[in-house]
Amino acid sequence: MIRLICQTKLTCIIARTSFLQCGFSSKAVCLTQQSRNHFDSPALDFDSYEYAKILQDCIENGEPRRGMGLHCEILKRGGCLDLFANNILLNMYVKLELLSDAHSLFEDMPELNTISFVTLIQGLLESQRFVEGINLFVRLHREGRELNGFVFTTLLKLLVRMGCAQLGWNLHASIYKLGHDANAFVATALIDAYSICGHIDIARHVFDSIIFKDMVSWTGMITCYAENDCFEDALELFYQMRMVGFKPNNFTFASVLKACLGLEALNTGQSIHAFVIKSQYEEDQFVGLALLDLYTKSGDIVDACRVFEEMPKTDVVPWSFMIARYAQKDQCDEAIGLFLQMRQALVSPNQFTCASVLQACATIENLFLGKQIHSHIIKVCLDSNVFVSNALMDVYAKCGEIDNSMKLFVESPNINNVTWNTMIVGYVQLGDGEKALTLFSSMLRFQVPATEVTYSSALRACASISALELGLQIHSLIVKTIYDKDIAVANAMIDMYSKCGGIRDARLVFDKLFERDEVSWNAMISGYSMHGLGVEALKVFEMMQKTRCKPNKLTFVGVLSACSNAGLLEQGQAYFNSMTQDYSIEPCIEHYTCMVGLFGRLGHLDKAMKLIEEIPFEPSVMVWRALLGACVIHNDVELGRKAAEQVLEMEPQDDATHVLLSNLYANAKRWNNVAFVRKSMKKKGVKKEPGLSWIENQGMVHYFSVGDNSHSDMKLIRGMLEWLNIKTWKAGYVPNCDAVLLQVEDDEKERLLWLHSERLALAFGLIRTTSGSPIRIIKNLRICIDCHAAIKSISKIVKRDIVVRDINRFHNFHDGICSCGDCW
DNA sequence: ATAGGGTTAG
Repeated sequence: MIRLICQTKLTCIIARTSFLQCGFSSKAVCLTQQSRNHFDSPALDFDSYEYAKILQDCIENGEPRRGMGLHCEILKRGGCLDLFANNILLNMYVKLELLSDAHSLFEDMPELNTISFVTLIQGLLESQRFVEGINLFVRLHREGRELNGFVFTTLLKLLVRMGCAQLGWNLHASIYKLGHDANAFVATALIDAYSICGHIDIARHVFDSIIFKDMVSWTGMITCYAENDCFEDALELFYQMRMVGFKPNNFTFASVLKACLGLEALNTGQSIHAFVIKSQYEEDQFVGLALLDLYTKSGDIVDACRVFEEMPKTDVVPWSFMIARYAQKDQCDEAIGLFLQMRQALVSPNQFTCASVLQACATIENLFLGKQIHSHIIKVCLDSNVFVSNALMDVYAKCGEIDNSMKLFVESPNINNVTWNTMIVGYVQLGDGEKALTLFSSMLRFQVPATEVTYSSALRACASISALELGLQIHSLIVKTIYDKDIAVANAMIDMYSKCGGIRDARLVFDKLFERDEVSWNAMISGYSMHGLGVEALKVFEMMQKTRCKPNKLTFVGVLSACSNAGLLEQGQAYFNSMTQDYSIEPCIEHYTCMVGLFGRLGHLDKAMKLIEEIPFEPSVMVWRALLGACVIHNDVELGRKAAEQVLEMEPQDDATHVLLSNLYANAKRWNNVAFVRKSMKKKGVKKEPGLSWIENQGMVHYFSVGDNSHSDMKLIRGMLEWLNIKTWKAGYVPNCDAVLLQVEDDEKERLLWLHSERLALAFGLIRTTSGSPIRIIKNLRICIDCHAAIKSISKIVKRDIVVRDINRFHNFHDGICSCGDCW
């Protein structure tokens, strides 16, 4: 250490020069101040170069305040810095992001050069003040300053950051003319601009013209290939780069790993991983994320977890990444667990973390955690983020609190088309097709761009309320968009047409499909099944087996229900066995339910009961309800009562079961039992869901309930019913008064039968539609047995096709016959 | 002597 026993000014200057050279600028300043006090001589002031050195030192040591203090002192002393020192000072302000200071210094500088301009442009670029940056370049150009490579690299970066990478093309000619294209820095910036525009070949041309390629330019070209899906080229170039002797860095590794992911080359990725470890980049965040991306997308969760464990986790990004991946892969418990771990590690979640963990909450319907996160979101003001608020709406919708979703939807400051979709999907899943369609039409009115999600959900809504006319309108909208070719939309369309009674149109859409996935096949099979067209359903299933699409659980639900709805016993049994033997699909409760229904409706109640006993797990209400339905058809009171007891033990409030049981007793004329069931319903507070039938006419839906007087056309409807009563009676139809479960006189029962909701809807349809056209009615419950008989007769009398969709399936009445074959 | 190039999650 040199101590301050300064005898002369000369020794002082020598000492501080040594300090400066060794990087101890603060000591040099200190020494100077002391000696200045001692000798009181201006000769001891720093010169411009020395000031520059000190400022540089301040920047490098991260001591901005000292640098600023020095600048103040220089100004106070009336000192003057030269261009070189001023440029360093300018750079200091830029690095400190003190743009206004940098700007005023720039304007005050007596002399400027290209370096001054480039430095300030760089500062403007970093603080997103792009237009000012461009203006400064224009000034530089106009003043005829030197256009060196630095100018072009900075300018190219500016354009890329502005999102105007394609303008880089305009600079290329000047760059070429001035010979800067051989410069690795300029060329790499050009490669990046071309990469963003997808001009891979030009980028490669630029790369090839670099005389001295460095590691960054190799990496830039590799990244260009990786970003533009030329994964093989990326790996090939990586290989060449190593041959030439360059060591990859973290950027290189990140891009090469992306290429491995693109090629689904897990093995290559693993060897790159080993290379990463050898090069000691395993703690780098970008490399780590690329590895996580590769492993999670390849389904290698063990290696993904290992990489994650090794990564430094002070930053929110790796946490968010893993939580998002878990949530996307429906591993919601893992996502939530990781979120809790992250909180324990005192890392605070950002908008991405919140959106992902909320997605997980929505999937597993964890409203409790969802609400906790909601309050956190409000606390940290993330609720204005559209991704976060969309995810929140989804949580409330999936957890059955759609009113809360609606509240958020109305109040959110930022919404987009995904927000609309979330709400529409929410209502569709809740079964409220009308609300979903109302939202859909508002969305169109507000000109919010619809997506495949919008269209498929709107079609699902139509399917749920059987709104064929609306469905047709939406179809014609879709034809005008690019979503015409979307498979999910087409599948929803197949479903819509079949659920709205247009099974032929469903088939038409199905036949026109360019490619079909499992969902398409399943939709077509269940469509035929609903219409009782079992043979057609099985034909489609046979077709499916000839394709690469593998039948899944749902396919067999469709196939077996088709057999059940069409009463195809042998085929049903064969497919049930084949499912386990040939496809290794374990039968689940839905499959058993179909089989019980199949045995049951054909009168093999013993076989149905035997199958139930063979179920290797606890049979659900669905199975027992199917058995009960069969017992009602075949008047097996004892077994029916047993089935009903099972259902009511699990779901004491189930109204449909009470009604079926009461029907069963009424068929057997056991009025005491009927009364008992009624009484117990009253005691338990069980209310029969009111029967409702509806019919669509000229875009309007008309609803009818039993004995409904409210419709404006009621006089005409009454007249029509009176006429039908006489006509059907003459045609041999005898009212089945057992279908009326009240203990009243038969005259009264007959009168009540003619007021059933499906008949009111039918009469309205006959009045308001052109003769000969088909009539479509939807009912929210099972069609009544007597209405079924009456409508068969009516279809012959009025020579009309009448389609009734009840809760289970379609009944297609034509010339006195129903497609269900009287078994449903 | 002072200015410049390439990546991240929903």
